[in-house]
Amino acid sequence: MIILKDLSRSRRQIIIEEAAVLFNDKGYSSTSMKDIANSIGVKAASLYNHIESKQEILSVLLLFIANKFQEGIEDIDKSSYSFNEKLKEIIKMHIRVSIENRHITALITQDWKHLEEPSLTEFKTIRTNYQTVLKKILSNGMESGEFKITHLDITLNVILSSLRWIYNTEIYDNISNVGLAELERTILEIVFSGIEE
Amino acid sequence: MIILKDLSRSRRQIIIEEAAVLFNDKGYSSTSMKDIANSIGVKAASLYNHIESKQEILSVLLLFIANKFQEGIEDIDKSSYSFNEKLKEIIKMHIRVSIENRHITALITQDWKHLEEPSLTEFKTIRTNYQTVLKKILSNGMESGEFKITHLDITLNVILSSLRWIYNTEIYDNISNVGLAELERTILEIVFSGIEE
DNA sequence: CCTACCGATCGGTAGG
DNA sequence: CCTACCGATCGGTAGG
Repeated sequence: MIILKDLSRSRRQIIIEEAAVLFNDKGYSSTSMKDIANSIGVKAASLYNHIESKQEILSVLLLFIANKFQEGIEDIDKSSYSFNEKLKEIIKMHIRVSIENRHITALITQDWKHLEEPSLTEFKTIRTNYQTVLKKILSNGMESGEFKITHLDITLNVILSSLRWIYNTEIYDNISNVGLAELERTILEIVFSGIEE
Repeated sequence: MIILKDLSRSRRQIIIEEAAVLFNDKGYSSTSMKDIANSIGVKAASLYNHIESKQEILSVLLLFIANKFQEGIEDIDKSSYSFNEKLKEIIKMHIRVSIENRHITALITQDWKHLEEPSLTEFKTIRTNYQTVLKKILSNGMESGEFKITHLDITLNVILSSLRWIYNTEIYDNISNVGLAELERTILEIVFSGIEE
């Protein structure tokens, strides 16, 4: 019973997930409530029986994915891995979560700007938190001699940015035949030892 | 005479450059013609004496920056550098053009989706071209033993993506004290030899 | 879940 | 460069 119920998405869930796909395609502002309604075969006014507003949909999506990343990094940070191993695990987690939630993760790059308060502050707090944990690991690993880093902020941004393409719909199709393990291995190789022979 | 004229931006240029800043802030769809007009102190209807449409502004901006990158990479590709040196020069050029045209470059990540035909096809053609040239250099450098690359497409995407943060307004302020030469050196170090000691 | 409808705002035009 | 105005579309509500 419970299993069956968990397997079937609620009307609300369907709306929110369809919205994520559309936001991903055209952006939050260019997606109308009518677009969302059309994609699930109802009239726009009917959506409001399940959600409060367009803004609520955006907020639910972005806080969900932000918390997902945050929980992932905290679990790894709590472990007894070396800094080197922690970074490896974080990158692998980041890749996995990105791929499993492609359409939602993509909203992190731009559509978060359309969040209104108090969700905007909440989202930014979680994001800052994530970067602070990662920065601390890089910094500690530098001091322990595991990493060679000349500029912490630049390195942080290069690493995070280098992962910000996996969930891209256009690109994903080109590499979807690669497999998760191989994708992880290839990216880790570049980040850890570069491409120069 | 000519010098003075070149130094003063035309009304049209002012509109287009102000629009780039606003598009960068809120996205193309959320920026109204009224927003653009307000930012330069006129009424929205007055803009149409200088530009054809909102869409024309977007098209001018994106084709300008796409051509800038394209010319940059072609000049380097024509040179007699090694593949290793070519890649270094391309990354440096990419960083320089990104920073010199911050607000316009940022549009490349998302707002190009709002281009209409025929500009959309033109933009995508130039972008594909750029990636093809870079991919060829990576491929040749791999065969010549200059690069160690296991997946061409993944490597291409990781490198390009790792540069896609420099023009970000939020981040830029944090690293604006670093200086261009040092920024280039740090990023090249990561891409070429990674962060592992 | 629908029809009917709301005020607000959109990009853009006419005409001076 | 402005005022005045256009039809279309927006997110959302009322009421059944």
